[in-house]
Parts: sequence; structure tokens; C-alpha cells
Amino acid sequence: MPGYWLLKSEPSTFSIADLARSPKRTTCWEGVRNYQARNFLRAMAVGDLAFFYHSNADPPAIVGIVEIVKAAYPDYFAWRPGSRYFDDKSSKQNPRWVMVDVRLKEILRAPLSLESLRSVRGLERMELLRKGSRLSVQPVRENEWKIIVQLSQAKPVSPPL
DNA sequence: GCCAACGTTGGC
DNA sequence: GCCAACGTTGGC
Repeated sequence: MPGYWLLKSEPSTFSIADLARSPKRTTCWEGVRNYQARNFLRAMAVGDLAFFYHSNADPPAIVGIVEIVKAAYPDYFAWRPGSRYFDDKSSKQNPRWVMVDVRLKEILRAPLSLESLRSVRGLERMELLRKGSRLSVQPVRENEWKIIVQLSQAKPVSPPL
């Protein structure tokens, strides 16, 4: 049984379309600079699945599913002076930040907006929907995962209003 | 652009 | 260890 997660990315920084264009539809998930989020990255295993979420987007929404294809390893962007993710407190001897590699599995035919998720029964406890939640890497409960996956495959309402 | 929520920093 | 100041996130 894989673990389930949610990863946020601002599409102006890196969108799911960018991932689709990446070699092997795979990318490293660099730049996480929050300890709680980092600890979740560390807890990921190869084969785990994650929702790809567009934050600061119009609308903010779950837009796809990715698979973890490489477990946590040092985020070397922290060692690059000039990188927006540079952190002089992270050394090669004692790396402070980690990243994983993810591969695109699925782009949802219709994004599931944050607003629409708020009204779904069974998601009341979801971290994403918690007031004030800012975690960019968060665990998803199995039942939440299943509910959302099922929603994502629902046929669009036709005809549209 | 606003601002609430939250995390980090640093003086004491 | 407290907490004010400051910075960031991210919905709206």
C-alpha cells in the first residue's frame, strides 16, 4: 500500500505543464524550506503517490497525480550561492534540506478547485482545507485520496450551465 | 494588492 | 525561554 501526499507548486514557478514537458516527465522537487514539510519528504517512499496542487493559481486546484520515483536526498540547490533556494546553514557534511524525484502519472481532465473540494463530504479533516494551512508538502489520508481520485474521474456535467 | 495565519529571528 | 518584529504563504 503506497503512501499518499499532496505537493504544492505555484504554476508561475513550476506548473504541471512544465512537468509534462520535462525529460521522462520527471523532476526533482527542490526548494522546500520548511521543517515540517521536509520531514514529510523524508517519510516518502518510492511508489508513493501525490496530488500535484497549483497554489497561487486561478483557481487554486489539484491538477494531477505524480509518483515518487526517488526517495529523499540532499537538496543541492541549498549549496548554490545565488540560487533562490540557497541556504548557508546547509552543508554537504550536514545537509539541512532534502528533495525527492517525482514523475507525472496523470493530468486530471478537469482540475479540482480548492473551492469545489471544500464541499465534498469526507474531506472535512483534510490538511489542505484547514484554515490557515500553508504546508507545501502534506500527507493525505487513504480515504481522502480515494474520494478525490473518484471525483477526478467523474464525467463533467453536460450540458454546461 | 490586502491581509490572516504562520514560521523564523534575535534581543533580552 | 519569552516574545516582538519581521518575512512568507497563499486565498481572496
